Amino acid sequence: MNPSKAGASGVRPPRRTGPDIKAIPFNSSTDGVAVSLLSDAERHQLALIASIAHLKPASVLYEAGDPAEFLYIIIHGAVKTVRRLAGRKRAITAFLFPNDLVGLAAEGRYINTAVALAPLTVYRMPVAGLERVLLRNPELEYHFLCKVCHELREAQRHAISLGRKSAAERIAMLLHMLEHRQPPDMRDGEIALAMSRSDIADYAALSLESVSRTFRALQRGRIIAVRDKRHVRILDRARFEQLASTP
Amino acid sequence: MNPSKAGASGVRPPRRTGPDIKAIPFNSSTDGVAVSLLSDAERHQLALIASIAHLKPASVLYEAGDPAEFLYIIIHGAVKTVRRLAGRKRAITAFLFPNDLVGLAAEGRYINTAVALAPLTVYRMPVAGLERVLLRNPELEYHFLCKVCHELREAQRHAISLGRKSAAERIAMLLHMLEHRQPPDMRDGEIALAMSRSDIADYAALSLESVSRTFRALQRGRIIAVRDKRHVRILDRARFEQLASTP
DNA sequence: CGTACAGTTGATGATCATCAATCCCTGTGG
DNA sequence: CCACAGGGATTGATGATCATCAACTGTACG
Repeated sequence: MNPSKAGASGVRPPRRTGPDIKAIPFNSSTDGVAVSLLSDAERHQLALIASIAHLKPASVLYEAGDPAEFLYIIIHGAVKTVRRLAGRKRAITAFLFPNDLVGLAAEGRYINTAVALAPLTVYRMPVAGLERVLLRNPELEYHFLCKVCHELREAQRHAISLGRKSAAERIAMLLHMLEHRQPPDMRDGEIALAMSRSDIADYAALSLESVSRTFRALQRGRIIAVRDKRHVRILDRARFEQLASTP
Repeated sequence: MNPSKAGASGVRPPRRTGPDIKAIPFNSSTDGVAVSLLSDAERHQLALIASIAHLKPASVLYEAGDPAEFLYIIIHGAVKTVRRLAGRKRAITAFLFPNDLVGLAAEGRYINTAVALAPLTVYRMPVAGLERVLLRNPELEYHFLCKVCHELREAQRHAISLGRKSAAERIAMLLHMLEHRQPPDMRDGEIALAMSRSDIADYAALSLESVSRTFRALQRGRIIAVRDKRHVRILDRARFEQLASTP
């Protein structure tokens, strides 16, 4: 029970945002939009043990090494999961968005630190209760399984990106992911960046300076336009997609 | 029951190799040894739909893009999962060992190609039947969930390795993983490499040449001894662990 | 109006990829 | 038995990419 600064206010289910996917085992759509949305019945089950918490940007959901007492589902906002490396280096293993699962543990402890990137609303579920609920609701558990599979694929994509792609390609892939995962408050086709350049560097395994230079290079190539440090627009869709293409 | 080419020789459970872990939600041990081993009852449930297949080294379990009809659990042997990248480059997303799950799909299709590295024995489960079984056996499903969580953490570790570690550290981390995951037929503390240098290169996101040079450098530093291309021994445990340390 | 922090830009160097030549091992056929 | 072919692996030389160090700019905030 890590109260932190965010008050866990009552139990109120989030609004329904889309249809379920059930038929295809361990499946998920590529962009994660329609993944792991819960049925009303499933939400009701979770509501029995979950509370809703609101957190301010930069607040910490949990710290690496803490006993893993809660699992979170993002309702609104964005989260980064950070790991400290040797010599004050940091790695961001994932950016997470609405409907994503946060707080997977190993040996009862969190393996990284989760930090809110924006005003955040989450379901907060004690793991002990969650295990009981899952074991009584195989379909709900199946949704969790699908969700974790999706995060696994995302992590593999990330690994390929870091290992085999150039700086420009990594940045393009990140922008591509953000474009597809962030809720459409990007009017006019603009991509809103919830994170700092430094966070981008830690995610893409680049130096801060390289991120900066890469953004500039993409601008000079007329591939993107950077209106403001937090707002990017795609100018040359074809070349952008080619850079961001996963294969 | 899908006989297929590999003789589905009746339903015969693999020998028990360790105790289950149940109490800790979404948990797994670090080295994966005691992860996702099934109880007799659970194995019995899986046996209703699974067949056992034997495959020769270098044979293909499935190809990327194929409809995902089966999920596999490795009983004996090792598997690599390969993805083709642009320009005849390849990436190996994972090496998988006994008790690992192979064949997670996206949108009903496999996203990479799975190839046997050694004589291989697998459980082979049609996904349609598997979904039914899982929905009726929440505890079994929970084991699958834990297993996928473990693979997720492994993928994240891999991503950090590729993004932030030197060639020597990547190789050391791979050797470290092999040492902990491969069954103890490495007598005398030797690590048996089931894969070629080329596979190591594709896993570590290095060139073939860099892998070679890195092995040599580790030898010259008296950190490892390479008896044969497939057998390595740790000479300086302290420095080895330091290189391989995850942080 | 300065202090602080995030970001940009430039110069230099380390790491690793690439190209190319050679070696080693295994199997094959004379 | 030997020679040879072919793939895997090694070694060396050169170059590209990106990290690092350092200086500087902008912007928010006291």
